[in-house]
Amino acid sequence: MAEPAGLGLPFDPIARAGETWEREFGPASAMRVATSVMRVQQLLLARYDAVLKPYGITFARYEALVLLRFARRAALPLKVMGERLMVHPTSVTNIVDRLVASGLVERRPNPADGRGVLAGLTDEGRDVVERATRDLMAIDFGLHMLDDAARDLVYEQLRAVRLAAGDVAGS
Amino acid sequence: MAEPAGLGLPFDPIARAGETWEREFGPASAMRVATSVMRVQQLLLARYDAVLKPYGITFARYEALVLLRFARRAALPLKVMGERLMVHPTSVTNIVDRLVASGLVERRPNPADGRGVLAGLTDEGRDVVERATRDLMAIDFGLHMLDDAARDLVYEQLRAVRLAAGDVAGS
DNA sequence: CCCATATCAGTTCAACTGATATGC
DNA sequence: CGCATATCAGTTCAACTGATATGG
Repeated sequence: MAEPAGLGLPFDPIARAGETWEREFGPASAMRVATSVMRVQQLLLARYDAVLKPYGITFARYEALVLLRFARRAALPLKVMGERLMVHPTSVTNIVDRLVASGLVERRPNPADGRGVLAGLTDEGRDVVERATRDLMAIDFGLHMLDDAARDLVYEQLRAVRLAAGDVAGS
Repeated sequence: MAEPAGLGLPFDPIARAGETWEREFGPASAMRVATSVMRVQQLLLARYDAVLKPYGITFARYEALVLLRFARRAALPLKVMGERLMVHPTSVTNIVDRLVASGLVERRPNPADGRGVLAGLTDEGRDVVERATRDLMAIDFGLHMLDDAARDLVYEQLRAVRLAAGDVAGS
């Protein structure tokens, strides 16, 4: 799947829904943002998955690879990966399973905790992160239409949403 | 599932990743927005699904119900629903199947096209949309931390992303 | 006849629940 | 012992592909 269709609608469905919403239900500012976030996530994810397809990974797996790439020893306990990526423990196991099957990650015992398991980048894993990152940066993560000021502005507002929603404990 | 965990991380994982990204890969403004959109979508969707759970619907099904609620006869061809919601034809069939099973929607032949099928709101369907909408508006769609100006600003920037990504044909 | 609409069967993916083995 | 880490089995959900019935 490259583009999730949608090309060819002669009007903006969210703007249209917003107008009707105002008449029928009341203020539409929140609904417009909510719907926009859902749609933009869908559009961006489709683009990322298309870019990453040649490497045999999804965006979720790419995020896991980047996390490991940034870790001090290029390895992290699965527990920590789950916290940082905000995914369920069984989902971490699943994602790591697939990355191991692709040869991008290897499981190692955690020397600091006999219960734990470390996921570590393989050489091929590191290579894939670097190349996939170049490809994603080449398309500006699908955000070429926003200048730096607009990006920072959106980032800050979304950050406020994340903080209030519990993405981080303090402040 | 109420909250997708994440409570308790002593730092902001996206801000942290952004700093490392700048050192290792280069400009991080696009990556920060991309990651934020993914995370906020996840957080908001979890909240919405929790609010909608008592009604036995997901947010995807709620969106379909709203679309029908706004249609002139409270009914639309499945084809049109797929275009507006930007979902695959088989997904429309699936979503409508579930709404029919819950008694919120009914299938009718399309008088204007013998091939087509209309999905129409039932009385119970209309009732559920109204109540679910009240509940979602009561929590401000999880966006109470943004004032109206911030919401409109985010909406406009995300709109630029949608338009460039092909959410709408013209301009 | 070709094309459009919708469905069906089957796959992939990710999230979830509940139960379990192992080690702190 | 109770608790934490990770896995496994099985479910739900939504998106997809490819094939099919029916009608324009």
